This record gives sequence, C-alpha cells and structure tokens, in this order.
Amino acid sequence: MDIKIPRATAKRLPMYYRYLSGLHDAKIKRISSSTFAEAVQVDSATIRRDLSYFGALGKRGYGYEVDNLLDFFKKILNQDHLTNVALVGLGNLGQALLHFNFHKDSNVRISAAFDIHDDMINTVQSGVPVYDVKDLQEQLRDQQIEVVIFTVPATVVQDLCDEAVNGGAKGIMNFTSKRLSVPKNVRVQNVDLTNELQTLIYFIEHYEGE
Amino acid sequence: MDIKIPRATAKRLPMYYRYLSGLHDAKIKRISSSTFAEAVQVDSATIRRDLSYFGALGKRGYGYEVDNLLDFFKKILNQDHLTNVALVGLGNLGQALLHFNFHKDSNVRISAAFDIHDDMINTVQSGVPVYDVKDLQEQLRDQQIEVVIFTVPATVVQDLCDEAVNGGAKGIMNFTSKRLSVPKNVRVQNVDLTNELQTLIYFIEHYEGE
DNA sequence: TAGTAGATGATAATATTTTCACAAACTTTG
DNA sequence: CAAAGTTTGTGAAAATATTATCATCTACTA
Repeated sequence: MDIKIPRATAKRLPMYYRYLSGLHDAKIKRISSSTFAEAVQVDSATIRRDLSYFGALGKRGYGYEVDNLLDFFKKILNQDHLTNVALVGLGNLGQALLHFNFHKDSNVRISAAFDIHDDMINTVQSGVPVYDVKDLQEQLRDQQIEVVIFTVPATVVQDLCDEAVNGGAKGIMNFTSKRLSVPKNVRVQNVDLTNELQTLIYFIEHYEGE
Repeated sequence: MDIKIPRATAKRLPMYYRYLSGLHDAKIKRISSSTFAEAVQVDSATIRRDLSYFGALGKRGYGYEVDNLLDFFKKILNQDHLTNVALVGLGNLGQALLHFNFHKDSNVRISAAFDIHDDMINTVQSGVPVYDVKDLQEQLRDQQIEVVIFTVPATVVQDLCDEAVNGGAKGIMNFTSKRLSVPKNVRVQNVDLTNELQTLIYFIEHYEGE
C-alpha cells in the first residue's frame, strides 16, 4: 500500500474512483479497460498501467471486478473514513464551497469554517460552525484538522497559511493567485480559476483541433 | 506567433502573465529568471526554456524587461482584447463565479448567464443578464460567445454542452464530474473540486515530505 | 577601457509519462 | 474439453517535460 506511484497516476485516481462508484451504483459487476477508457477519456493502456502499480487487480480475458476495485480504491484514497476539512474565508466562493456537497461523492466534509466578519463569527452556516479567523491555529489543533481550503484575499493568504501550518495543517487548497510558501512536509494544491480560463482560451486559439 | 509550444508550457503562461502584471504595477522594470523562479515556484531553467519558445525575449547578463514581456504575453494570451464568456447554471457555484471578478486580473468577463428557473430568467444578476437555458444555442450564436462555463448538475451537462457546441462554443469549462464528449475542435477544461481535494489528501498520506 | 559578476539561450542529460504491441492467462462456447 | 475469443500486464519504444551545464553576452566598476 506504500508503493510510490507516479504523480500523473495519482492525479487520475479520484476520477477512477468516481467512475467506479457510478458503476457500482448501477450494479455493473465487471469492466474492461477499454470501456473504462472511453468513459474517463484516458487511453486504456494508461489505465491498465495505472492499476498495475497496485498489483494484478484484473483478470485476463475478463476485465476488472468493479466491487473489488472499488474497495481497493476506497482504502487507497482514504475514503474508508471521514476526512474533516476547514474552510477559511466566507466570501462568495467560500459560501459556494460551503454549500457544495463534497460529501455526496467523497468521504470529505467541511467541518469548520473561519471568517473575519463579526456577523458571521459564532453562527452556523449550512450546518457548519463559523469561528473567528483569529482562532484558526488553535481550532485546527483542537479539532485535529489537517486540510484547509483558503478562499480569502490574496493579500492575507500567506499569513493565514502560516498559522494553519502552525496549527498542524498538512494540506492546503489555495484558491488565490498567490503561490504559497510552506514547509516541505505540507502540500499545496492551487486552484486558480482565472488561470484555468486563460489556459482554455489560449488552447482554443493556438491548438485548434487536437 | 503560431509556434507550437508544449502543453506544459502553455499551462504556465497565465501564471507568468499574472506575475508580470504585478511587477508592472509595482513599477519594477527588470526581472531575472531566478527571481521569477522563486516567486512562481518554477525552476529558473524551465522559465528560460518556456520564454525562449517565443524567441529571445531577454538580454544576457541583464534579464528580462518587464514591460516588454508583459506586452508580449498580452498578445499571446489574448489579453489585448475582451473575451466574453457565458455561464450556465446559477446555483451556489454559478452565483459565486458570477461575483468572482475575472476581469480584475484578466481581460475576460462573464457577459451572459443562463438558468432554468423562472424567477431568475430575464433578471440581471451582478450586472449580467440571465437568459432561459432553452435559448442557450441561439444566444451564444447571436452574441458570438465561444467560451462557456458549466455549473449545472452532472445529469444535464452533456445535453447542454451539445447545444453550446451547436451554438458555436469552442471552449468549455466544466465544473461537473461528468467527462464531456465534444468534437475535436472543441476544448474542454475540467475543474473537479472533489477530485482536487481527494488528490490533495492522497498526496498528504502517500508523499509525505517532497 | 579592461576586468568581472551576473544572466540568458542553447544544448545536452535526465526524468517522467504515455503508447505500442504481444505473450500469457483467463472466459466462453460449442 | 478443446478451440476460439478476450483482455490483462508489461517490456520496450516513443513522446514530453524538467534540470544541468556552459559558452557567450551585458552592465557595471574602477
């Protein structure tokens, strides 16, 4: 279970997991890499290679047993237990993420929110308690939350990130355009919507038809 | 200007552009690849390589002229003119994107929104007119909008996508977990928040300290 | 004006990722 | 039960991407 798999593979795992969940719900029992490939739009050889990093999960001449695979992925992706996540910044995007039901198709939920505005602090929004952002470090530590989502202005995100790290954060999801500096043992995932949109537009203009 | 650059490079361009804008605003006139590297957290050799695909933009022994580079990137990234974008689906995430000021650091703006609910249709939300989603194809064609953002339920996104493509869409930003089927000349950018979060958690658990 | 520090651009080396293609292993069918 | 038909797992090749190195050029100093 501690095999070092390529990063590119790791990034595809959640997609595989979700597709398998769908198959499971549809009571489909087996799946071949080629059918799989079509659904998730990844080459079938890539899928087979990805899966093979974890051992021989399929049967030749048959395919993959959906439930087997799913159970396996559940463990790999930590979906066999609940992961609590904190959300910092309840602006528009923060609010939207609060409503966004991560828990619907993953075993992740936002269990604490933080904001700077008095009218928010100590209320409960969408079932999630809102704390003063001043108490970020302390609350993360107390509640043993290791994953933090930042939807705050870019100007303050580095300071808050530092506090989160002091509070024990190991993973940061950063919606600002500022690149964060963190210790080596902390992982940052950047989600920059403006960048994504610009990249899309760039590809439209320069890679027509590929 | 029609040079074929690697995809990996293309994905970094918006980040470079944004950083350069910041330098420009701070009235900084020159920048070296090593300083650049530190700010955007990309190896300096990679930055030099990326930039050199477009020709010799820097001066040896000196660095890069910020304003030069910025002008260059403006053209490359289509930031020298406004790009109008449509937003389909005004749920929580859609509303948040409507408020999200893409235009603040890019020359992109949402100029039309679409929803299925009567109480939304024909209103103006955050300065953007809201149309009936039934008229998606027609409106895209009339308004010559080529980029569409989908924040709708996964169950309906493929149908809407087909209509958008019929309406002339060339780029799709897809916030659902469904992988879209589109003609080869249409580009899809998937932004799957649940996946990103799961990937982050996976890396925390399995790649500690790298 | 000569010497030096500092920086690019280009090339080479390395690393990572994807794809091809096929033997081996399994299922299904008659 | 044997033959036919599938589909995996994987070695090898190809394609992409990153990093290292260095000759060469610029700016600056004295």
